[in-house]
Amino acid sequence: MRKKVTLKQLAKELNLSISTVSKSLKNDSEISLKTINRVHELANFYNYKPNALAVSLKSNKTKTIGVLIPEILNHFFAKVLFGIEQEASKRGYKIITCITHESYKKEVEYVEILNYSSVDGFILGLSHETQVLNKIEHFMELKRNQVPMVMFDRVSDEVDCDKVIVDDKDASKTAIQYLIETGCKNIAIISTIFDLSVGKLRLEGAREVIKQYDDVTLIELPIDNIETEEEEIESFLKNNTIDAVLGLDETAAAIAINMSNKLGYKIPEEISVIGFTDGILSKHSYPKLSTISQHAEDLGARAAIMLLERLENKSENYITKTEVVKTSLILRDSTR
Amino acid sequence: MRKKVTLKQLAKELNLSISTVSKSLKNDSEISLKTINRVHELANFYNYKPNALAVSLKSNKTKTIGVLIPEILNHFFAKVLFGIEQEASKRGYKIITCITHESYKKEVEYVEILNYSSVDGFILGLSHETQVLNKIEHFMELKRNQVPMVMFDRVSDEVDCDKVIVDDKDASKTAIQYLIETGCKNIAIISTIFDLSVGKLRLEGAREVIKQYDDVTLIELPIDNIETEEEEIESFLKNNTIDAVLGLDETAAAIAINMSNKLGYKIPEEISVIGFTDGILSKHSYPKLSTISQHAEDLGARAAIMLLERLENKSENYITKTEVVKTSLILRDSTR
DNA sequence: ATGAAAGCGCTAACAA
DNA sequence: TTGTTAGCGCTTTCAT
Repeated sequence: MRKKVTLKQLAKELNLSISTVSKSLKNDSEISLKTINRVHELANFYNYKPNALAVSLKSNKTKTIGVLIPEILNHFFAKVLFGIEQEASKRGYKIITCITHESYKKEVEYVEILNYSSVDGFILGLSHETQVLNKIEHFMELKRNQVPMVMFDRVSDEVDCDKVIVDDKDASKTAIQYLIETGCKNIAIISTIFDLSVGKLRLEGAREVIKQYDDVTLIELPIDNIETEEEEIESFLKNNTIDAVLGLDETAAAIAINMSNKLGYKIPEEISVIGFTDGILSKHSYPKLSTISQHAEDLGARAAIMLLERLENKSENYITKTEVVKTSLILRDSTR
Repeated sequence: MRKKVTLKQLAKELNLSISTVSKSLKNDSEISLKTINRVHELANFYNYKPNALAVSLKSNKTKTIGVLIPEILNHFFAKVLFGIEQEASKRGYKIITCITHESYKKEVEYVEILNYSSVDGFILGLSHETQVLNKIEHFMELKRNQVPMVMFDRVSDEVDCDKVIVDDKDASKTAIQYLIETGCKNIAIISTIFDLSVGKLRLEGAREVIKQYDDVTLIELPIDNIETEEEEIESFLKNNTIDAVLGLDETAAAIAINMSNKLGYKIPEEISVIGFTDGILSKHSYPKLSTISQHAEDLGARAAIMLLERLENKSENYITKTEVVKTSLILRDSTR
């Protein structure tokens, strides 16, 4: 690799000391205007850029944040990542992206690697496995080292840190409420994530609403194996009389629509369907899926803002906060 | 942030010199076993990890690669990113992810920021805008600085660097051929990317095959405005007698299916549909979409391998190479 | 107005 | 076998 220009070289060529050059580039008032101009001129000529590594080493800041994402092929997380990236780059930060692929082990590894000075802080959603095992020692360690961190969506109550979450319980309440108001009485709730914090909350919300209605029933269909999801949903739809489906993730809802089509059930006349995550599947299903939007991009952006604010105003006794992103029910064609 | 343990502190506590400690940690043969053990013990006790920044500054290697992705909400790119990340992390590299959002300006910015020592090399797909404007000076600059880089999918012929591409022309030939063999005579080709290298190649391939058949026609529908894509495709389907659609991106194909459903055209009996990118939409459309898989994850992995090999065996006169990833036609339910 | 020097944390050639 | 020293590129304090 061709050597990059350094202060040293500029100094030599200008017959100045390194420190004078450094100050000149910052337009330090103690340097004469003439010198400042000379320095800038040569620096421009060589297209000088300070070595980021050296600056970081010196300042103990990297202007980089570590992002731990459970899964990139999931549209929700992709959108969050997008939101984070947008906001971070707007403020001059880079992001190092690590995909934990829902694995506890990878998560621990990444935290360790990044924590050694590659990164000023973390934004992360817990991996599925971490949440199920509830092993959070690696985050406690970050906490002890006072590394700024923001958890989003998949959070742990046991780690006291900044968080951005979605009002999941409210969201499913709204959805169920809507289904009931439009005349549905036998509602199925399908999920691959009943064991995640967010899944539990959504289920809770649904149950709470149903309890208020004597004539409405809730049937729960947990999917353990993604591989057979489609078959399970198909046979479920065939063997149960239901008039509504709430899918706790986008895929479950999309499959419900497709299988209804396959079985000849009319949507939304015979079965209403609502999903979570306003992703690409919702927009391109037929009929178009009514869905709970978690405003993933916004969520990501807010997580980034939260972290950056913290990074830029370091205080000793920081008090942790949790922001809640309001969801909205987007009505399209899969509901009455 | 709590101070991290440094060699200096270990040295002090052990009454050794910094260099002895450094060597001990590397199990250098010139250090006595006894000392080595003492050092390791204390290092473990403090959970010592070398400061990555300092190591990088010294070694001029960051073990980090910069990835420029045009668009993260596109499933193809998400999969490529996933492939890159997997492979990189397997080999102990981190990735800094930059989403150019199809913008030339952002692309230039990112290249500049990353090039100043944050990154050992680049993996990138050109942004839409860059490809249309054909402004590649920023990459020529990298090239001049001999920064290792691998372009994938959206590449520029004018930059001499490693590349991983897809056999786009062949892919659409295969698709068209299949449609013809299954009896289709009036084939529509729909695309939002006719102005991209890959789009052009796919179109070319289609035309070449069609030319061989007197009784088969090709109708081209370019979509300029994503916003109105659905309406355009719907009215196109209504106003043209066609019996097959090749969508050059996944969305176009998915929309074609949905609009056919809407208009009451039977798939695949009346209209066959083939898409590109074996993404989430293809698996969850109804009927399921037959599609060209570009093996995006594999593509990403190969790009990563290519870059890492180059990074780890630096040679003076490196000869650039281009790998082609073979596509495959995955037949599902939208074709006869 | 300019420069010398120390130091961020680490490595490695050289000395002892 | 262990230690001294210089240096990666930069910032900053303290001379001059």
